[in-house]
Amino acid sequence: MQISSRFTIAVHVLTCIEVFKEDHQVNSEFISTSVGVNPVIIRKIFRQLKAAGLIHVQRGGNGGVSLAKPADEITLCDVYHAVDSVEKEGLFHFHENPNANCPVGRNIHYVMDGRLVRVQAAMDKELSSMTIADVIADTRSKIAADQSA
Amino acid sequence: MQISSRFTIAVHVLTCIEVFKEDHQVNSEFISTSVGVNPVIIRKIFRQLKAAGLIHVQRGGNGGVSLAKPADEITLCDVYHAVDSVEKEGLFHFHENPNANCPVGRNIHYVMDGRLVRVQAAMDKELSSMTIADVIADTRSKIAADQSA
DNA sequence: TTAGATGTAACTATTGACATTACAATTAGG
DNA sequence: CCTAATTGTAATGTCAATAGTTACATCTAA
Repeated sequence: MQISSRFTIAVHVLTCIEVFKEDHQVNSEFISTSVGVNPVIIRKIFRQLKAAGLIHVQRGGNGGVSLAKPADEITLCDVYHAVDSVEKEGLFHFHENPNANCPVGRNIHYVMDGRLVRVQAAMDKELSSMTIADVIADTRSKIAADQSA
Repeated sequence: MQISSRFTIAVHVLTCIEVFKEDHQVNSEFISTSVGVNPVIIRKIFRQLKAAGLIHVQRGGNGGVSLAKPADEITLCDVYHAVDSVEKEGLFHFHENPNANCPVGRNIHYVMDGRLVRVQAAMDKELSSMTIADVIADTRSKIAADQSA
């Protein structure tokens, strides 16, 4: 089971917003071309990033999208939680009907839950150490390196 | 997107093997009752745990299943990798068609891949710090505590 | 030989991701 | 006040993965 590509798409989206904001209007149509998916998918991700307070979205002529906070204050953890419903469900899917009449079945949840939370916390910690600003910086370096070559 | 319940089921299976091995034969029928799923699902997990070298499985009368190594040498990371195809695919699903004509689309893989590997490594490290022996010990403590109450 | 166990194929149902079309709602600018 | 452009979202379809179930082949200890 894999984590949905919505996460990498969302990072791609935020990177595009910042990198291209000087040059021209950034909207779902333009971004969908860069990402290679349907504009409706991009707009759905807009909705999720907006709900998480990461971007501003404006309708209408000359509308489009912009970051709601500085790129170095948006961590990959923020992005991950914005587009994936980790809050409600958790990263791990527990089997739902362990047998309460079995000593192991009765206690497996109690024994495992804390450990699963710790694993998820380790993942969140690593994701929190990376920001959109880092991704943008690396992208710009790579672009510059390719041009000089 | 969540990690398949095969993982928590597999931990449950390994715990049952060790906890009940003294008392009676441990087979897919018995374990399926404790876990609350179909015996065929348990046998599929047997196959994966066996392929990873974590258990021995024996057919026929008085057959059943046993650990292939000491419980304190089986980490939750081993179990996770045994039942989920993280090796081939990776934890994260990357969007597949970023636009090579866009400076961001052309470089997003290069910029993100290393970071995604680091996140997965953080998760593996945490999973590696926990063994089946730990889970069994906690289960036994909990059983004893409940009995004395 | 036989009873009991795993191995596995086949089929189904359900869920989620993702693509696509279509249209409603909104907004800047003429 | 229009109009064109843009987001918001509902509806529908396709595809893949999980998981449940039945059925039967295969193996093995006693």
